[in-house]
Amino acid sequence: MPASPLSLPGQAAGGEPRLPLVARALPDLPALDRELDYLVPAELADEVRVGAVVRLPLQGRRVRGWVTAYPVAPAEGVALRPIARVSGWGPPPELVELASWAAWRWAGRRRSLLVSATPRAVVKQLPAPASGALRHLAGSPPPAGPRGRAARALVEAAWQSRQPGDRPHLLRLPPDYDGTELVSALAERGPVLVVAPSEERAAAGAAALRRRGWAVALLPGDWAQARAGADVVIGSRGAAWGPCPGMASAVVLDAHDDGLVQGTTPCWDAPDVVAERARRAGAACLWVSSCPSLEMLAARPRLHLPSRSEERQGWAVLQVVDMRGVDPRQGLYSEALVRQLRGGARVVCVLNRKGRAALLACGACRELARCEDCGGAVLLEGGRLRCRRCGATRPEVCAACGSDRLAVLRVGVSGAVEQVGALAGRPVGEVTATTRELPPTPVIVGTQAALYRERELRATGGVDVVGFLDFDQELLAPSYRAGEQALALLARAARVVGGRRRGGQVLVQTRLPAHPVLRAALLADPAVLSAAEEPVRQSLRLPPYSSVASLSGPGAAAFARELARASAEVEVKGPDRAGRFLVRAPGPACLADALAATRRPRERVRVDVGAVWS
DNA sequence: CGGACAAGCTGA
DNA sequence: CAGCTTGTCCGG
Repeated sequence: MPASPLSLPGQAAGGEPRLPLVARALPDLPALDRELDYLVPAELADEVRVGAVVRLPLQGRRVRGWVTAYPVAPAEGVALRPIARVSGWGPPPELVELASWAAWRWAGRRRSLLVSATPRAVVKQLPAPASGALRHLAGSPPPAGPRGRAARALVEAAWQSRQPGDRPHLLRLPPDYDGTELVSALAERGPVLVVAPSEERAAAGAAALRRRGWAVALLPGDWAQARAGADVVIGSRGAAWGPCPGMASAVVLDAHDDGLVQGTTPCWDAPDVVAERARRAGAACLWVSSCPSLEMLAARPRLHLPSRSEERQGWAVLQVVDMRGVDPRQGLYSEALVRQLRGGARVVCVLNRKGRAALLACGACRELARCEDCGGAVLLEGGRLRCRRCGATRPEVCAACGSDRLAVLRVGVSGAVEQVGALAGRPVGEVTATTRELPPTPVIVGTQAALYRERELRATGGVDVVGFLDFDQELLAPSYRAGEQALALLARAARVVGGRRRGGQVLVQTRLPAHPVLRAALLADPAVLSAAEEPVRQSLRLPPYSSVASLSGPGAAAFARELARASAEVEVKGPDRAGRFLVRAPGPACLADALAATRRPRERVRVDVGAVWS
């Protein structure tokens, strides 16, 4: 940090008369995306630094903010007020800069990015840096199993081939790879930043790495330790913005996982943030994925592959049940599935539809049950009909004829629990995203949320079989990423059952048994899917052959019009049924430039760069 | 975000 | 026309 104001450009040499010390700061206000200049009182001069969290006087009150530049030549013609106080430590300068880049890249404001890079509670003082110098006290690490050896070998290869200013390295490891061994191999080479796809995975990883003797800072809780220095800084998506002094490498685990994309604007994604961050820091960036997306491959990463047999061993045995040959009266339950349900295996059934019934028709007049307000399909939940689109609820009666005899055309998770219970003759538990405690039952029926409860599933006896009751719903989902997401679901299932090595089985019920997603999973080769998807994306000019953003909110139409007028390179479509507009540009930089250059209307616009839209 | 200030609505 | 609500502006 520059200690003297004498280096200021435009300041009189000789130091007389002394000019006031001025810092530029960004107030932490959602609607104010503007830096303001403040005087730095002499007693705060040593504490103020870029990234520091400060209290700023603003229109008679005090608000939180961040120092973004210091010292600066003061803006002219404004009466500057002094910074009230320095609250504590905040993001290091390189993350303040990265926030500016990300605000451009995802067409959002810096504030939310800086919030991600700031500790939850005020940090007044930093602890001493921690390192695993005492690692020998932990005893010798367990010998690496085959999963660990494969991970180590690829880390080795990536590390050997790294170059300054490198592209990311993509390690294609099978779903059951050993993350602890992989991160350990990196930590031996200097501080490593780890982004895990969920908090659960981050916490489990932190615990395992600590047992190996590494000094681990688990975010967001251990922010101060991370800022001070540690061997491993680990956390979920937000860790992409975690401090990691001296970072030698940065790794994103399960880089294909949807949980790595921020849901609120700016909708940044951890793999891209980490890649840019590592590039700027001269550190190695490693994306680890069992099923890399075409978008990841389009970044032209250095690819590191395990042997074919290694990769095969890490995927589960896949049983594809062709539902075209199944009597429709059997509904969602093939004989193969029923055999598993009645056997002694622990089974998790996945059905991505909530409620008791996801599609109903009137038993009397045959009319489809729809929402009276918006016309959307309604599902049966808690004894009432609820619209999935607008959320309106009404009693379980036909809107057309008033009959209360509604027939279930398509069952949801709660309905499937009843049916599976009857078929299995064993206790069945239900798991959705809102389920608190995992039922310890031998059979579980749930949405895909059930597959994210890895640790609890293992603690309650592990899982032998994952069965997808209606996989066509995944394969035919109305999104260009449906195929990749479906394969990611199979990878997650493979992880839960532990892969071939542990005898893990995944059963898929489908009417599309030859779909490339299923061929890829059968062969344990994600490239099979990439090869099938590529020509489709190319001919339809979908990502990665273009970059897209969606515009929504009251100002979307005005902004869309302005964009179309101002830029010849971007193409604007819409509105769709939900009133959103789609913006398409040849590449991410072109898209970001066009969005940044176009004046926003007065009304609110939500810009979702990288939005998945059919 | 939240205070300041202006414009619009209501009631005696 | 005071007294209140609602909307728009703007910040160092």
